[in-house]
Amino acid sequence: MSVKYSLLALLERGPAYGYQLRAAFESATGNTWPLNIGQVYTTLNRLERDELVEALPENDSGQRPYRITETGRRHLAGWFASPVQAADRPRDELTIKLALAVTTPGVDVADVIQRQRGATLRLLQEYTRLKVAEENAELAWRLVLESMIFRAEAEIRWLDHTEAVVARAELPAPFPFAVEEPTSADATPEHNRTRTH
Amino acid sequence: MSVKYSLLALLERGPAYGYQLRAAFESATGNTWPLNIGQVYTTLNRLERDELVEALPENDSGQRPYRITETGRRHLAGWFASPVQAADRPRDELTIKLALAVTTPGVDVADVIQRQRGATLRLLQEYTRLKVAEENAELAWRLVLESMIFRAEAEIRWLDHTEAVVARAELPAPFPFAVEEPTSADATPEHNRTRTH
DNA sequence: CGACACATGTAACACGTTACATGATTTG
DNA sequence: CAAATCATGTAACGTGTTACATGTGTCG
Repeated sequence: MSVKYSLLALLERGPAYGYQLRAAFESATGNTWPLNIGQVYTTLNRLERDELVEALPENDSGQRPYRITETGRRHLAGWFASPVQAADRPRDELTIKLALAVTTPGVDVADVIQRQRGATLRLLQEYTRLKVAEENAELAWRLVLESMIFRAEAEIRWLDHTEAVVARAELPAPFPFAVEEPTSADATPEHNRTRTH
Repeated sequence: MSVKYSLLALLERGPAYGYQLRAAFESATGNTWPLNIGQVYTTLNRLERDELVEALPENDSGQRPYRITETGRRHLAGWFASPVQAADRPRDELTIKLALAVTTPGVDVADVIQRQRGATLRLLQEYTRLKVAEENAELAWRLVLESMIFRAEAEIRWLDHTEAVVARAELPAPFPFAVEEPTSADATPEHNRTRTH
């Protein structure tokens, strides 16, 4: 759905052709999510079929620009007006991987967590570096970057939390009065930890 | 990829047939991500074609169980050993929506943010409620739930942050000495805010 | 008996990626 | 001129969803 509505949103600025739309999308998201040009054309075809956009006559340079229709404008407004729901979100690969890791024989969960934390930490450092470098970049791209930073931080917090939970779960419950860690106590950022493990 | 490797992981516990695999997957993820039964069968067919699983003879009850192969075991181990990279992650619909909202004419960004915060806040409350209710549930499902909580919290922090950034950006830069908010100063949880807007 | 859960499958379609084909224009 | 960029498209395939078809077993 993202690409479909993204193209509509970009066309709301004014008519544009496929190649321009890809450039505009990648510029707005700072190349975080490269957009395949083939997909742009097939999506534009579907949008035209559904009458959300209309093709304008091919111009002198052989470009085929599209214009958003009134119907398209309504669909786009609906997209902006309706929040992203839980059901809209794709399955999260990392969450599934760890959830299955704890019940798959022969898997060293601590090791899986450690590798992932390394990768995510490197990612977070790269994002942080970019944030400094791109302080005056487009607003849209800065928002995307900050979103990536918040997500990466949350992921590291979850990994740290999960590591503790799993370590505790592997001990065969010493006695019924389990030590309960206060909720979100481990939400404190503690990134600068290298973990030689 | 998630489904393919999830089925391999579940088969690593022992042979199972399609219907069982779906039940096991949904039980491990606490129905967070329902798994279409049709997809289970088509994925099993592809896995069999690629020799990552092998079909066992149909039993008396008309069930067709599958067993993971050595090749399948290697692929699965590779999945667990390699971290989820930035490039593996799908485009994030909410991030894209807000990034495009700020440059699409006629869009009230503050309104979009406010609606999304409402939806995510309700989600977070539901997850928190579940966390209390399911304290003794399967470890895998508890991990999934906590992952959802960490993500929802991060999303709300990002929405709050973005709201502030956008509000500031809409002012036509009063004078060059811009007031710089300290990084992550707004990372403080402030969920219990109803915002009549 | 009728409804429901169990169980396997197929068809059609949307969305996404990779790769290929083709041609015009620009630039070193 | 050669290579890169601009520009449009198609084919094949993987992944995911919805809907349909079909049959067995169980339970009220």
